[in-house]
Amino acid sequence: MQKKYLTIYDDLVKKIKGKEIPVNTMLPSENELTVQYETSRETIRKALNLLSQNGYIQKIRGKGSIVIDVHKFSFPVSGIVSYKELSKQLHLSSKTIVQELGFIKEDEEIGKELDTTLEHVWKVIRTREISGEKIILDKDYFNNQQVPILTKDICENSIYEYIEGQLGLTIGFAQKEIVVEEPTEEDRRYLDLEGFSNIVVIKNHVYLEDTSLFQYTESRHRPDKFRFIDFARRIQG
Amino acid sequence: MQKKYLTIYDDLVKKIKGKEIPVNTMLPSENELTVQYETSRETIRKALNLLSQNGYIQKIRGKGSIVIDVHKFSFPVSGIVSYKELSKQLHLSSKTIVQELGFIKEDEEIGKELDTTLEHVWKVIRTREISGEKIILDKDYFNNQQVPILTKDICENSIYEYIEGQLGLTIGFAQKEIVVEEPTEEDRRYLDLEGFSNIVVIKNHVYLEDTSLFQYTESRHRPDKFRFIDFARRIQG
DNA sequence: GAGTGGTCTAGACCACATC
DNA sequence: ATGTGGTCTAGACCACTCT
Repeated sequence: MQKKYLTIYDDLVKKIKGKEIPVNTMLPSENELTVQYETSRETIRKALNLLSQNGYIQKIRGKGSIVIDVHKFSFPVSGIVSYKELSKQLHLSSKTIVQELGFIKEDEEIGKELDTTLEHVWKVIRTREISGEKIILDKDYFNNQQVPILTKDICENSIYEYIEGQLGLTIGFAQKEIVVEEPTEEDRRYLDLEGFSNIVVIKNHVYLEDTSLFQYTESRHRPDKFRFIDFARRIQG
Repeated sequence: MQKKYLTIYDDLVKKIKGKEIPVNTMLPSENELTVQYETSRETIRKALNLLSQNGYIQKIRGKGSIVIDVHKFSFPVSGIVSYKELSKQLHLSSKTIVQELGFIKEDEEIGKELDTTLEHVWKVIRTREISGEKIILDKDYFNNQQVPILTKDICENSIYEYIEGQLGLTIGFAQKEIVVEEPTEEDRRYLDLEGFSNIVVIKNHVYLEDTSLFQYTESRHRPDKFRFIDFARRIQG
């Protein structure tokens, strides 16, 4: 049995995306929805809060909930966190080339950040090619206790689906940092940098549900193809 | 009377920041907190969900809520939306210089995006100087129906505090976009760009509670001083 | 005054972790 | 078996908007 508030959320998203409930119109009131879905008001409110957090509606006290259209903008690298979402976005018409796959050498700093008790840390370097140009350099580091096996084949498809699907690991939270750096020798070797003198770096720390650091990722983008969109709600109260 | 779940949230944040509840320790259980704060469990859960969303704790089913330390990293330009937060961050040891203040000319595109029925749209250009260098160029556009008066003095201090405090407007949500562009003539005139050939642009659309677009802001940063941090939780379920 | 969303309660059952 | 967080209920009162 699916969670009730999620089925209601999914149903409303479907109706909004299918224009059954058009942008700039009001949703039925919370009391009306409790009747339609035969549930309690708090459950309806959980569904509506999800819609609000994800940018589908704006709730207005005393009036109702209005459908907004922030979603008409695409979300290339948004405030994600599901691996499935991430992989969907990264694989939009892009070709992946595995450049390196193995364990890190002992002198690399990242080994200290990931769990210190382990002997080996996976290191994967991949380039993303979009319409014939190598635009993105992805460097992934995994704890090999949680990810025992990693093949070139897995890396060419989706590491994320493998981790969530095959390994069944659950992500707790992630912290992302965006900075601009000068290209390294490695960037110049693996990317079609042309004349660009800067590179946009997205550093991502991924933690498991038990709060242990599980993965560190650097996604290095050519600046002309980089775009980040973020949707934020006002602080509660 | 302050909302109960907010006072509980504030109290727990204070205790976490004051190390009274140290990082990597468990919070009291939800049932215990209902006794401590003399309230219902759902109210406690609202407070804990806020803590979780803001990166203070990680909830683990069957075990409890653990205090995490994502907040040890500073949040220079995070996924905020309160004007007070924004202004606090922007004014950290920075000097503000108002370069231009007036109404836009008719040919500027932004006039179409903001409400079309109005005759005038405020345009403010300011530079932020940090340790003697002009690093950030802020271009703000306001609807003059909601912001009738704007002086150089207000702009030099905090426009945001003026809007929330004096005008009493309530922000609904915001959409932020980050891209990298080549510097314009304006950038070169107002900023200490030295040799940099790229500029990081944060485009911000701010909407009021009634979903009308109220402000558009471009914050143009020299790439070497730019840093963006984002904290994200996993999708519910 | 009627209708809306925001907060709060007291209780219930469930899934999961631990011992 | 006990304790934890996750979901759900049925009802209450409040602040706000609109007519």
